[in-house]
Amino acid sequence: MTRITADVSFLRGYNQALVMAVGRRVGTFERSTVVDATGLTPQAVSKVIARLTADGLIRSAGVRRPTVGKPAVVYELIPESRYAIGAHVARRTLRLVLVDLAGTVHHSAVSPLAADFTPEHLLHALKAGIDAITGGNDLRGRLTGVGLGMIGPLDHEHGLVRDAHGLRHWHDVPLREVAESYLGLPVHLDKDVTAGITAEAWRHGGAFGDAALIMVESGIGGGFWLGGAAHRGAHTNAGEFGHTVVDLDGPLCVCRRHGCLEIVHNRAAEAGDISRAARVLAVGVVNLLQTLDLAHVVLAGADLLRHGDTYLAAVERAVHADGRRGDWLATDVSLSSLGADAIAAGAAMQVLDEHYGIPDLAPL
Amino acid sequence: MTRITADVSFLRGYNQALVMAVGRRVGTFERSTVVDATGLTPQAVSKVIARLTADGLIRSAGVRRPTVGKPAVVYELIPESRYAIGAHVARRTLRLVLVDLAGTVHHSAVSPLAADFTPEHLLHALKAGIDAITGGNDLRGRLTGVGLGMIGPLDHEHGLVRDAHGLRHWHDVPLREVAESYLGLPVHLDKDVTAGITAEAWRHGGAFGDAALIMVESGIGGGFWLGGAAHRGAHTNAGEFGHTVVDLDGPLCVCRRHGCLEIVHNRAAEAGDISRAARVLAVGVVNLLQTLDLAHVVLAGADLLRHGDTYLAAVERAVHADGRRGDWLATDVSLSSLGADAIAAGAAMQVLDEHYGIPDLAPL
DNA sequence: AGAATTTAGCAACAGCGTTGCGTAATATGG
DNA sequence: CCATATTACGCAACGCTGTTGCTAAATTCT
Repeated sequence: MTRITADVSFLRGYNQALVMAVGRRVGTFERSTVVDATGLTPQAVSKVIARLTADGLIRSAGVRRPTVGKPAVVYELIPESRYAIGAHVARRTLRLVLVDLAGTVHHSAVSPLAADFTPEHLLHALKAGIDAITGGNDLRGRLTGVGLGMIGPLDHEHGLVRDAHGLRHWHDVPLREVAESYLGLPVHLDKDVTAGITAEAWRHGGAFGDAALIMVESGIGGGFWLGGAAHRGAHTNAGEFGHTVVDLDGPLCVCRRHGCLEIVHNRAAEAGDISRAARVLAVGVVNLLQTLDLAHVVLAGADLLRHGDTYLAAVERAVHADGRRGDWLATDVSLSSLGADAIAAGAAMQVLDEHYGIPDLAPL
Repeated sequence: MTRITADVSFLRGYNQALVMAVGRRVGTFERSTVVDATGLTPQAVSKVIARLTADGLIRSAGVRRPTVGKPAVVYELIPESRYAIGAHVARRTLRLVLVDLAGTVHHSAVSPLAADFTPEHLLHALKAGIDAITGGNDLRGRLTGVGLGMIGPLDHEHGLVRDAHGLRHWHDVPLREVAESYLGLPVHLDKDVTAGITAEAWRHGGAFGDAALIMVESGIGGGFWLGGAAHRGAHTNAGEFGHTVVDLDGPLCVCRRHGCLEIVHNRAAEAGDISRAARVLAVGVVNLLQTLDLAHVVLAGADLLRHGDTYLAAVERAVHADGRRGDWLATDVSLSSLGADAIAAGAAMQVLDEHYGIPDLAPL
């Protein structure tokens, strides 16, 4: 949630979100934990904790007995106090997950989508899937909304699918609005890769440095987390990482340029040379590091995870070996901790993040 | 200036900075201008204006007579109320500028630096240059500080020069601290390219979308403005844009990879084929757009500006022609509006930005 | 001259984090 | 067993923010 002006209600939301982030990150915490992590005064933390307790978002979980003195009350997030549903809308499948406030995935289900499915098809499938998930659980008042992670291009700000790659029937569809009225729940629409990186950041609960999620799944894309927030770019079109040229005289790509990372990678992969494909991707990842100086690189996507170890090894090798990188330039590389659920789970967490994440102040 | 927790003093600084940004952007403004731009209530704007007037940062400049009703008081920034000095520390030259609160460059001077100059040499040159600039003007109490824009790698957070490329005597030099005590002024240390993009953003006074500054000057680097703030990366090492591979089988670069943008570009330039060099750079710029989706691309650097029109044409052509970019994907390309002063002026504006810019809330 | 319109600001207010200080709960030492 | 030191916690007063309600001022139009 972004806004321009700052008033006292912003203070409240912001500092509450700080405490929630601490809770998400450490499991259990006490007043002094929050004081140390945030710099708030103890009294201020007490007030915030009182509000969060009243809202049913955190609860006390016993006491800690120090060596001397009055025991400290230990608190914890109540994971089951809020949920969100996340959807990963791919070209042929719809994956739905139920995620709780702590970022834990409770249900995960995949259903097929017809080739060239229409917006109506998608809405029906969403409705059916959500009913199936929520039917067994009583989530009255605790379901925050639905997040959709989808192929671009789209317009995040207006909730509009502009022209999804490889899908007919998807030109300038106001999907957020339509889905909200059809499902009766708040809907958040974003690119799949952006949802994916949000999952990693949300679960870390703040203190997550600049990061990228690299996704290989019938195409290569990147999602970015920069300066404590998702980076979507000026037109929600950031992340077309597969269409960066790495071979000036390479083969012609569908994007009309020569030697894009995606086509060079795919040629190698189609020839069965996964090792070379991974090395090509690794060149692209190091390019990203040189440009953006990231603290984390997360690898994801069905096509990549099928050979996860090969890709991970190639990228780690390139990151640590190339480019005279001193030991002060640490970057950790990992496979997505959520595996195939990463995108859908991230979409759900974006909804939670809107309500319980650290609010942004929109640039003027 | 970054901080973690938000209190009422943050509100004050933040909303004051919003008003200052409006003033910097539009020249003259009145209360309703700010109300429309920020969403603050008229009464809140009045209070902010009263504080800024008391601080001597803005003044009234007559009235505007509407068609009917009481005339509105017109305000304007007082450019001469605050100044900052900016320095562009290059391998062989030191450029110093004096910049006012509105971002106007008042003095500009270049002095040579000895090959392999030491930190002491630089401090002496800085001191002498600053004295020369401030000697003629009485800036008592109005000089905010000194900004240094410099070659990396360096550590912005700690004000440390790690290992400046191509300079001996510059390993782990705590330049900010040393310069502050030697000059008796607050010092801000940052990479040259980051300073450069800050200049563009500051002069626009907020409402400046995601942008990059591409600098070609004995090397190729990039400075980034993302989400309303400079992007420095996890270790202040973002912007090594010249060392992204664009030709997998290209010549070996000093960074030990093959076919970096910088070496491919430089080979063409050294062969006298500026047109090809520009086209190579343009490929890199489009790579950036695909990755980050920028609203502005600014071209700068002595080597580039020497053939500014050629580069501008090549980049514009590539940006608008390549990659099926629909008309909704607008990106404007321009040469640096400050020319050779861009880096030094930007370094000065970073100092002003720390005091009068929109404050950041540091990620937890 | 009087009505309508627009701008400006005073005064009271709610809500935020902060500060000062008193109180509760525990371990330790005599 | 009891006094003391130590740690945790919260009430109450405070300063400050932007907001709200209302009044006053300055101008044009009728």
